Amino acid sequence: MQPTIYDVAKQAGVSIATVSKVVNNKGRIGEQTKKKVIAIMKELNYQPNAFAAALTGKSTQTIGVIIPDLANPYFAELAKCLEDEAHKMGFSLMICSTDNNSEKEETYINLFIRKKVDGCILASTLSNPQLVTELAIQYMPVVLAGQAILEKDLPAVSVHDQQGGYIATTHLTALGHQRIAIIMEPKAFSSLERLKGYKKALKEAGLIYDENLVMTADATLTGGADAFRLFVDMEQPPTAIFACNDVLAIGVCQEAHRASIHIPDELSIIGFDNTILASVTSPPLTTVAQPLREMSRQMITTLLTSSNEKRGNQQFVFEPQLVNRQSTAKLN
Amino acid sequence: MQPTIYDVAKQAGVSIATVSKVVNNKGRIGEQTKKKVIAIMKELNYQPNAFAAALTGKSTQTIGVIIPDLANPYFAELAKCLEDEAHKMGFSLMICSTDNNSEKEETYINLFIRKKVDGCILASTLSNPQLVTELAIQYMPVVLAGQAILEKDLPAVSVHDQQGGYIATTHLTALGHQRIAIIMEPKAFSSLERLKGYKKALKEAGLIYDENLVMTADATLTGGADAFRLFVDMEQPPTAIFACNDVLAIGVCQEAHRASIHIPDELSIIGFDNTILASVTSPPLTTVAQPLREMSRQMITTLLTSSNEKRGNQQFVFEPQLVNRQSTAKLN
DNA sequence: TTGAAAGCGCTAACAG
DNA sequence: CTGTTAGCGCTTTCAA
Repeated sequence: MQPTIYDVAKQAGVSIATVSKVVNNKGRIGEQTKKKVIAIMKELNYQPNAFAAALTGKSTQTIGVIIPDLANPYFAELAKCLEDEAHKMGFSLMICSTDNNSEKEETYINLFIRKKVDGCILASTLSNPQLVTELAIQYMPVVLAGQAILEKDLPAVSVHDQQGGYIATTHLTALGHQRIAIIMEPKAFSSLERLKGYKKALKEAGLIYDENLVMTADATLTGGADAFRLFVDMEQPPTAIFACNDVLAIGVCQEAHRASIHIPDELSIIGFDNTILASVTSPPLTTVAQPLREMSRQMITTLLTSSNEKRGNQQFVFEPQLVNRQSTAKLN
Repeated sequence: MQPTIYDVAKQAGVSIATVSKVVNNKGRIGEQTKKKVIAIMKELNYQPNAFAAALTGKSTQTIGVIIPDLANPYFAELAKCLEDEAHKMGFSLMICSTDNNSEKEETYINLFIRKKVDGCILASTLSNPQLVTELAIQYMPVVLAGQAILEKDLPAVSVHDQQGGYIATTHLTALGHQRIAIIMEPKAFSSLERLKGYKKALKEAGLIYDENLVMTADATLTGGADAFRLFVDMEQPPTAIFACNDVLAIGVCQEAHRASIHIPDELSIIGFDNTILASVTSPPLTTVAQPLREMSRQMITTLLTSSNEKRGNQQFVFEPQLVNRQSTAKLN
C-alpha cells in the first residue's frame, strides 16, 4: 500500500497537520521539523493523494481537452502545444478524442465534471451545444477553440476563419480560376465560416456561387479522395479546389495523382492549417496557416484567468496567413 | 456549487446510502425509490464526485500514457488507438508528452501516482529506468510500449524491432546496395534493436558494418535533414538509408530534394512505422509497418488484466511488415 | 511552532 | 428495502 500522510507523520513523530504544512509549504514550521519531515517523505516515497486534497477544495491542476480526432495532425499539433503551455503553468491535460461521436462527447464532458478538472478546452463543435452552455454555467470555465462565434457569451480563441477562407479563395481567383470548389467538414463550425469567406471572395471576383461546387467530407484522406471523384465526374469540373483542411486537400491530391490529373497544372488545390503534411507532399501544399502556438497559449491563459474572475467575455481572433507553396497555379 | 449526494438525498427524501446504491446500481432498492432518485439526479444534473469515490477505494477508470512527442504522427496514431480501446473498456486516458525531457517524465509519473490512475503505458524510453521499476512495484501496473526487453520482468508489447530492422535492411541489400546508412533516434530502445537487425542483415549479405554509416538524430524533419547532409558530405556517401522512423526518413527525402538528389534513383530510403506521412509523400515512402491497432488493444488488455492478477510476466511481440512503395530502387 | 478535530463527498458494512 | 455510521487522506481553522 502507498504511504499516507499518517505514515509520514508517525515516522517523523509529528502530527499530520505539520506534514500537510510542509507538503504545501504553508504556515510556519521549524527548520528542524521541516527537514525531518522532508527526509521521511523521501524515504517513504510519499506522494500526496490528489483526490483527498481535491476533496477539501484544492484544485486538481488538470485541464480537460476535447478534440475530434487525435490522428489528424492538426489536432495532434494543437494537443502538443496545449500540453506545452499547460505544463509551463503547472497543469496537466486530460485529452479526449471524440471522433465526432456525440455519445463520446457527452461521456467525456461528464467525466470532466466528475473528475473535477479545473476547466476545459473544446476544440470540437459539439453536437449538443446546450451541453456546453450548461457545463460552462454550472460547472467549470470553458474555452472554445476554433469556433469563435458559436456561443457568443463564451470565451473563445480561433483564427479568423472567414478571413482564412477569403484569403484562400482570393488566392485562387487571383490566379484566374473561375470554377472553384470547396470541401467542408461536416459539423465543423470553422468550415461554415470559411465558406462565408469563400463566398465573399467569389463575389468580389465577380463569380457566382454555385452550390454544386460545395461538398462535405470527413476529414480523412479517403474523404478528400471521394470528394475529388465527385468533382471530376461533373460535366463542368472545377479548376481549383479549396479544402477546409490539409488532410482533405492531400486526399484530393492523391486521388488526382491516381487519376493522372496533374497538380497544379490541371488542377489547383489549397488546404488549411499548414500541418506537417503540407510541407511534406509533392508538390508541397499551398495552405493557410494558423498561429497554433500563440493560440494555444491564449487558450490556456484565458482558461486559467477566467477561472478566477469573469472579466467580461473574451473572444480572441488570430490572423490566418497564406503559405504559398506549389499546389496552386495560374489557370491556363 | 455542484450538487452532492446529500442534495439528491434530501430532494428525494431518502438517505445518501440509497442514492449511492442507485448510482452504482448495487444492492436492492424499490422500483419506486429508484425512479424517484433517478429523476432527481437528472433534475439536479448530478454527477458523482470521482474523487470522493476513489478515496473509498473505487477505481478511477483512468490510464496514464507517456509518449515522447504527440506531434509525431506515429505517437498521435498510437494515442488515438489507445484511446479507442480504452474507451471500449470504459476507461479514459491521461496523455502526457515528454519531449524526452527527464524532468517532465518524472513529473508525470508522480502525477499518475497522485491521481491514482489505474495503470500506465510507457511509450517513451525513460531516462531513469529505475523509476519505472519503482513505479511498477510500489504503485501501479505498467506496460511498456515498444521496448520489449528493456525491463525483462515487466509486461511489454512491441513490434519485433530487430526483425523490423532486418527486413528493412534486407530489402535494401536485395536491391544491390552495399553502402547502407542507418539513422537512429537518441535514447530510444527500439532504435537499438533495429540496429541489431540492420547489422544482422548486413552480415548475411556479406557486407561489413561501418560505424561511420550510423547516425543519431532527433525524430524531426530537421533531424533527418541534418543527418542527410552529414552523409552526403562523406567521401563515400551511402547509396541507401534506413531511417528508424518515417519522420526522419521524410526529413532526408526533403533535404535530398533540395540538394537535387533524386529518390530513389540516386538514393534509396526506407522508413519505419508506416504513418500517414509515408503514404502522402512523393515518392511514397517504403517503410515498415507496425500493427498499431492490435498492439494498442493488447496494451490495454494486458494492463487491465495484469492489475487483477500477476499471471507471470507478459511480453507480446508483433510482427512488422514491409510496405514496399517507391522510395527504394535497385542500385544502378 | 505545533496539534486536535471537523469536514470534503462518497462507499460499505451493519442494523433495522 | 432503507438508513446510520465509520472511515478514505487531506486541508484548515482554532487552541495550546
